[in-house]
Amino acid sequence: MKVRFAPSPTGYLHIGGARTCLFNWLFARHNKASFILRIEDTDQARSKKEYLDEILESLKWLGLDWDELYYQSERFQIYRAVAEKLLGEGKAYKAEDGSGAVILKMPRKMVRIDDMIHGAISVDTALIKDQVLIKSDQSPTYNFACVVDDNDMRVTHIIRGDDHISNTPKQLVIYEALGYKIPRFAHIPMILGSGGGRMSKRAGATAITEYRRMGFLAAGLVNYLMLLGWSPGNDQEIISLPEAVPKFDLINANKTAATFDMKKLLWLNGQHIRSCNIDALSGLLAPFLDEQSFAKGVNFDGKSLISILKLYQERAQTLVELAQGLKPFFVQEVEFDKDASEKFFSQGLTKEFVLLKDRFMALDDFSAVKIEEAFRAAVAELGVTVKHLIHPLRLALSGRTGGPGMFEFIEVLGKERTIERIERAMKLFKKEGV
RNA sequence: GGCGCUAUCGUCUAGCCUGGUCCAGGACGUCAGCUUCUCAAGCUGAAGACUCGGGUUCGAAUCCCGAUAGCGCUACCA
Repeated sequence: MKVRFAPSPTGYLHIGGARTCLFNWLFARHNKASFILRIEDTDQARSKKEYLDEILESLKWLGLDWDELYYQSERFQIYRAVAEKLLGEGKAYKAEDGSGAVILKMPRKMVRIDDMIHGAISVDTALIKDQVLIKSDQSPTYNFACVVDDNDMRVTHIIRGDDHISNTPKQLVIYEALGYKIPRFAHIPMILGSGGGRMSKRAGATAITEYRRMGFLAAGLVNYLMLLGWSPGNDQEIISLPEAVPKFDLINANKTAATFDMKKLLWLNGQHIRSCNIDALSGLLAPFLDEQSFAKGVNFDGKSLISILKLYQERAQTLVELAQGLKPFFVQEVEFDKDASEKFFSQGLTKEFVLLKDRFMALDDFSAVKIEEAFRAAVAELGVTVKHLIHPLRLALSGRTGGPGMFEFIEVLGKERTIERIERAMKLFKKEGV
C-alpha cells in the first residue's frame, strides 16, 4: 500500500492541507504503507521556492515525515509521452487553434466512484467537457499529471479533500483511457473557517507557520487537527501522534465538514504544554523568549530558568503566553498594574511591609515552606488576614494581581530581589501619601 | 444555473452500517458552585442538539423518499 500528499507550492501549507497530510500519514503508518510527498509545481508562474521551503519546513515541524519525494516539474517529459500515446490511439486530439494543447475526448458514460468514506458516487460524463491534458505551454494539467503520477508511483489509496470529488470522474476517465489500475479513493471533509466558508486569511490565520509563531506546539496542533473529522471511537481527546497510529482508521472518518475552533485548539495546546517534559518545554520556549524585549541581555542558567518555568507551565495555553508570563523574573524593576497599585499601594501598609521584609531577611533557609511560615507568623502578629497582605505583596513582587502561588514565587525570586522589591514598593507608598 | 457532497448541543464529536439498552453520551466554550493567597488548573453541577416534512415499522437519531440549507466543482489553477 502506498499513499501520497501532493501540495502545490503556490501558497503556504495551511490548516486544511496539513490535516489532509496528517490523515495520509496516519493511514500510512497504521498500515505500514509508504508515504510519498509529491510537489505539484506544474504551474510555473505561480509556484515559488519560498512556498516550497515553507511547506517542507511545516511538515517537518509537525512531525509528518515522508518516504519519497517527487517534483512534477521534473517529469514533464513523462506527461508529454503519455499524452502522445493517447494522441496516437485517437483518444485525445490537438487543439484546433494550433496552440499545441492536447485534449482528451470525453466518452459518454456513467462513471462510478467507490469512495471509502462516501460510498458509491455516480456521475454522468455528458456533463463534463473534453479535458485539456497538456496546456499550450506544454505543461500538464493537474488532473492529467495527477493520474499519470499516481499510477507511476504506484499509489494505492488517494486520500484528499472532498473538494476533489468532482475532479475524480475526470481522472477516472483518464485512468480508463490509459488502461491504468484504479486506486481506492477516500475523500475527507474540508475544514471551514468560523464564518462557515473556506478557511481564509480573513477568517484568521491559516498558515501552519502562523500557528507556530503564535506559540502552538506541534503536538497540540496535530492533536487538534486529527480530531477534526476523525475520532478514536471513544471519548479520548488528548492524543499524540504515536498514540494515534495504532488507532487510526478511515472507517472512523467523518463525512461532514468541520468548523475550525480556536478555543478548543488553545485548550488542547494548554494540555500539551502542561504535560510537556520541562526540559523539552524550556527548549521550545527559547525562541519565544528571545522575542521578548525584556529578555534581551538577561541570561539565566538552565536550572534557574526551569524553576521559573515550573511556576508558569500550568498557566499558559501558548508558548507566547508562557514567555510573557516570565517577565517578572527578567526585569530589574517590575511594572505595576495601574488599577491594582492605586488600590493596594494607598492602604498605608508600610509597617506591615517593613515587618515582612525583616522576617524574610532573617530567614536562612529561603524555601517556600519557611517563607510561608514566616509570612503567616507576621500576619498573626499584625492581627490581619492573609489576604490583606498577600495581594499587595504579589503586586509589589510581580507587578501583577495574578500568577503563581506567592511562596513558591518568592522562593524562586530569591531573598535579595524579594527584599529589593519590597523596598521599592514602599517608596511608592510614600509617594501616594504626599 | 448545472452537477456533486453533506446535515446530532454555539463548536468538535459518540451513536447510524447490524432500528428498541438514546426523553441521545463525551469534549471545547458558557454559566453556577467547591478548592484556594490571586490567576490558571482541578473537581462538581446546569443550560444546550437528532434541519424540516412524509413514509416503512409495534418501535427511527438510526432505513426510504422529498424539501430546505450549507459547502464544493463547473479553468489551458491545483
